[in-house]
Amino acid sequence: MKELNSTEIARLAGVSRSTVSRVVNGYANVPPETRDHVMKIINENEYYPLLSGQLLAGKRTGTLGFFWISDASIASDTQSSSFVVHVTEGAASHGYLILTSILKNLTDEDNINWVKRIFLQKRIDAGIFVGVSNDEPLLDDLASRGNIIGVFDYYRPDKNAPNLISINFETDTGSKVIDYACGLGHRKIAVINSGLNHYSSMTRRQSFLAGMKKHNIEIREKWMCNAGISEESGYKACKELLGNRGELPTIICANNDSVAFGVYSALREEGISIPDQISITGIDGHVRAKTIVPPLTSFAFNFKSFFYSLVSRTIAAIAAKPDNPATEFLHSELVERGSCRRIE
Amino acid sequence: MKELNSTEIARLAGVSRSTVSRVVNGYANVPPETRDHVMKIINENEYYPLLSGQLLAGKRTGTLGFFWISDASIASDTQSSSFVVHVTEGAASHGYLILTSILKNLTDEDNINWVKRIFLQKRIDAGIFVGVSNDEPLLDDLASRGNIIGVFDYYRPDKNAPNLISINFETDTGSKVIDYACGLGHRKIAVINSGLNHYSSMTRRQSFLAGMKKHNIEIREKWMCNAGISEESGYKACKELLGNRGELPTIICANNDSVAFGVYSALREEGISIPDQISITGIDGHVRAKTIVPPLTSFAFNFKSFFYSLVSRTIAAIAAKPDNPATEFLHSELVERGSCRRIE
DNA sequence: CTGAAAGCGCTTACAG
DNA sequence: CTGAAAGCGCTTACAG
Repeated sequence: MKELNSTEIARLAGVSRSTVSRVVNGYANVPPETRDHVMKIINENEYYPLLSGQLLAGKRTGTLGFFWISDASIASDTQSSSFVVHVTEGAASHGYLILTSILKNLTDEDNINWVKRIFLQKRIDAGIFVGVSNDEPLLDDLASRGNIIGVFDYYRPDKNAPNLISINFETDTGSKVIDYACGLGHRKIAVINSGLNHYSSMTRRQSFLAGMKKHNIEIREKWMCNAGISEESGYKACKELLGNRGELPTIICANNDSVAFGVYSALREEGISIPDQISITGIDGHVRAKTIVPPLTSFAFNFKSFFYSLVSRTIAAIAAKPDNPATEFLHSELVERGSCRRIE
Repeated sequence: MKELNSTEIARLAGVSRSTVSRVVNGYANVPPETRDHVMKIINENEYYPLLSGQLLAGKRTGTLGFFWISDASIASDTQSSSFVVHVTEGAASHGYLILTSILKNLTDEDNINWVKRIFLQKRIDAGIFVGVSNDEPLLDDLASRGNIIGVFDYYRPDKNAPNLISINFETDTGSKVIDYACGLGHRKIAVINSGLNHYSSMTRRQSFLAGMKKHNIEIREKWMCNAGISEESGYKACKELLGNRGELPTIICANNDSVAFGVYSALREEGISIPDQISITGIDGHVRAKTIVPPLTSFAFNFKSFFYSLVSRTIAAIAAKPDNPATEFLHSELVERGSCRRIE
């Protein structure tokens, strides 16, 4: 089979390669008959311009890098798995493809080089990052070199990188959770927060504390636990919380639903019933929250629409570099289910 | 900043572009001193050859397409979400990148064109497909044009496409499940199988029936249910099974764990206890199987190692096209947990 | 061991 | 409206 390139299409259509290119790219200055004729040849032969030629001539890749940072196994968590789906589908709705990398962190030399290579080889027009801590020199470096960066959960207004676009969680979810718990009459409140240095973890910790102060809740060392963001970490933190029992809280507020699921397992093992003995709240709106028993009351975010927004804004920035950094805050919505009871 | 290309590196290093290229590609015919010197310049400047130039000169992309076909929302299913992780990590271990597409099917014209475009633009060296039915003209078409295709759950020896590489489930899982159920003394067996035309669904249906015949189990129309592969479909199928009750089976054998989870929800709603009133078996070895209550007894597959194998074999085929089609069968392993009881 | 040169397939000013 | 030509950044025979 003869190699199919623009020269061949030009020959078959009886025009020049320039004209083929104009038709392929949908430029206006081609008369309809010519366009239709060339288009017919193109379709008949299933001709697609080779990406390499287009790139070298200055076109964009139409590809976004998706960098998924997690030190744990993300294969098993639905919540973070869904992110790749949202990003991929969001990008596809703009005709963009996604080039995925999974990395333990952005600080090991190998990982840094892996990411840099992808940008510097010009494999992608922009990069989307998920799972970063709030201090990532690599992101600042990439952004300062003019790369377009979209980040989930990263807030560094001090860096003033105009082409670093982000979405962030609202910063007051923790205090909303405490409001809710107090509204149900709870005063013995335990919090399992993430000890990670994600922006959301940091703000949520402060917000939990602020909420407790506001309601004059006693803050007990032992009831302020640190976990990660995974189910296992929630399980472990809760087991520790229950270790040589002592007085028990009436409610445990988890920093996310996965952690709450871990709390469920730990409580079940200890024979503590939910919500009769201990109530539980989560944050996220995980798909499993409604099928677990009892269904988990949670402050839910609409991740899908926010990833779509992040992707859209990132793609928009490719065409027209923004001149100031932009972020957007996700707002949560309380979904009450069966994991919390009122204390009289 | 001056554009950084091989000409610039050559100038800085005082050699020709040819030599720069030789160093970049690690060719042997460069004396160590020259190599080290050029390498130093390359590293200092963080030079990476532009992909476009390399491609046009005939290099491969180092990228695999990952085509994830699902008509349901895959964002919510851990099992299939984990596939993208296995494929991405497996590819990365060979230095390959993954370009992800999520498609409802491989038959709509838009989807066909989307996939074809990716191959024909030469964005990828090979494609990995997951979630296909066992009759996909597009796959056969792509393979016949010389593209390297790796497929999960596809078995068409009749097509004899040498560059179509696959992994498949063992074909006797259904009968193993029935052996197990009968071993526990069950005779009233319901099966919820997938009605999809995936190769695994088809073989599993036959295998369930074969197992039941072997043990002389009465096959009741109402107890042979069709679902999909999702939790919701399992829930629905089980609800139907229980509709205007009649006699109940003592065990329900689900075609996968997600479907089994749906069965859990349906039984819980109907106030039927597991395993006291009805036992349940699953297939897959889903991560949630061990935390759900009661933990689900399942025939587990090691998906990770098999995806790694599929990816490895696909990548190997890029370098040296195989001369006959290759498949590999996954074998399951029974993991007994708490969802089945012995019938005396 | 090394450089000059051809060539990969496009797009896009440029000239007409 | 359209074609001839330059140019994008690499790699790789080829010649020495």
